[in-house]
Amino acid sequence: MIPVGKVNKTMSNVWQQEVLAEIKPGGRVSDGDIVRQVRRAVLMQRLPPGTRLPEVTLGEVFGVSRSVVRKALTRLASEHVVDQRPNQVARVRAPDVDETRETFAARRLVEGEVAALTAGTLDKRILLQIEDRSNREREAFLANDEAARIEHSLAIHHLLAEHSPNRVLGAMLTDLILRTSIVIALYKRQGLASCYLEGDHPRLLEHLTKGDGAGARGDIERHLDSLQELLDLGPRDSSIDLKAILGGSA
Amino acid sequence: MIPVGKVNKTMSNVWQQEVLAEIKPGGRVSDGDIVRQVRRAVLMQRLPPGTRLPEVTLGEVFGVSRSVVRKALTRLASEHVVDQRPNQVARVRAPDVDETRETFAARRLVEGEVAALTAGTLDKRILLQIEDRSNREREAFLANDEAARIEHSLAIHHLLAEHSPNRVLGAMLTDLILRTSIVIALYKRQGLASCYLEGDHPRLLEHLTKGDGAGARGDIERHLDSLQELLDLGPRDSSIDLKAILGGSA
DNA sequence: CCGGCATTTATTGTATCCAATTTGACTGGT
DNA sequence: ACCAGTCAAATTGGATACAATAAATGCCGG
Repeated sequence: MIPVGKVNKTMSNVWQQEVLAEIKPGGRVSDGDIVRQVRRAVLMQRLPPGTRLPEVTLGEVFGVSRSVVRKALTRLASEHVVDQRPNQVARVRAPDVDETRETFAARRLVEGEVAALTAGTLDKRILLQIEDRSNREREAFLANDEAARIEHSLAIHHLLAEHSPNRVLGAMLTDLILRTSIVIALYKRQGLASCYLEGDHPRLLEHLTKGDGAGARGDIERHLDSLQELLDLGPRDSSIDLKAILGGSA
Repeated sequence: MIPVGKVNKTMSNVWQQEVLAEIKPGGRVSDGDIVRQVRRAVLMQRLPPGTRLPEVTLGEVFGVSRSVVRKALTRLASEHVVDQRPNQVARVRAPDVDETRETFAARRLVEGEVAALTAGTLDKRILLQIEDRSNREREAFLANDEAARIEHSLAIHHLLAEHSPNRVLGAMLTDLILRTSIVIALYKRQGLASCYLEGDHPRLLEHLTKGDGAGARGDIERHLDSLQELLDLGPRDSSIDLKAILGGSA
């Protein structure tokens, strides 16, 4: 029997493994630091979905009191990284498959538009940064350095979001990149070494450089479609699933 | 001379005018209540952009301590309703014209997609609610009841967001509706009695009912374009403006 | 009259205390 | 074994006190 419904990591042991590097040499830790660290840890799957995040524990880890932690948790909740329910411990959020599909659809729409808008507007410096990341992504893939590969891939999309002429859409894209990254980590097919899609990013870069908005949009949409197909999102409709299971035993 | 740069309302007098109706008969006030009240007050322009929102003052108004207010302000900041900077009083946010255009463009994209996705999926109950709001919107317009008109108009778009099959896009739309409402209040052309666009909502309703996604998307896009044209967003490029002004005196 | 400087006030940042709630474990009965 | 009820521990919710910072005021010399 596989306990799939209830996730209930004990946590404490995880903390001791320095999941959250509280390196903060100079000044003291602010709520923003906690937000960044937790976000990163969730992204890197060092804090799996469902993980309990008690305020006191976080406070001890970062050497601050609950006040600061509480603000950080509120912000993380608004970023959809943690789930904060009244009178309950905050937990790392675990989006279900439906939300995963919807998140991908949203990102396809937004990032496609951003790419189309951005094409031809980036100055050389940014384009070089993207090219650099793209190269290093490929190298990391060949070297089997998954963490580095993810980091470079994320950086590319992040650059797009950051330099979108429409900053409102850019901010929305930043949020969506984070959320898709989380669900990719969650639902990546077992035994799949990596989610590297050869050539996608270089192709995008070319269209961005040439100012081909429609082409860039297409690149993004195909890229995200391919990415989503690497996930194991189970059956189309969860309600049918439920019916089938209950129907047998009734 | 018009002092357009610095906004610095004194506030205190405004509070006394019961800007925020702290009617809360039964239970005590939660941070969510404060969020709703402030959001509404901003929307209704009872709290103009730039208004200072000191934590203690809000606490007194709502009869709670700063802890609760703080959480509310953090949430309002994440909704882009207030501006929260370190060691400074929170203020009602005042988006500039550029952000206004970008917000409209973002909403056009997102709400268009939501309308297209939603068309044909709404059950009769929801469609009737939309029809009802549409009728009452028109009545309120004829009766010159601006507050009611806005309320009904908002409700229509809100229903769309709430019942979007894609809940991620729906939530994003909710945010964008709020933000556009704020900037509409801010930049509405002087001497314009209302932003009522006859026939737009009934037409949308028809396409939603018939399941014409492309039609619904078009309705939304045209509706938002018309709305934006009712605003006074000044010249296209602010940097050119600056140059012209400085050039004369140099 | 004005501009800089010190002081005072207003306001936020953080820690801590106590109450309220939830969670989990233990016990006793069936 | 199993279930319910009860109690203890863990945890959040809210208020308050104090420190740190920014804003406002007033003073004084030019």
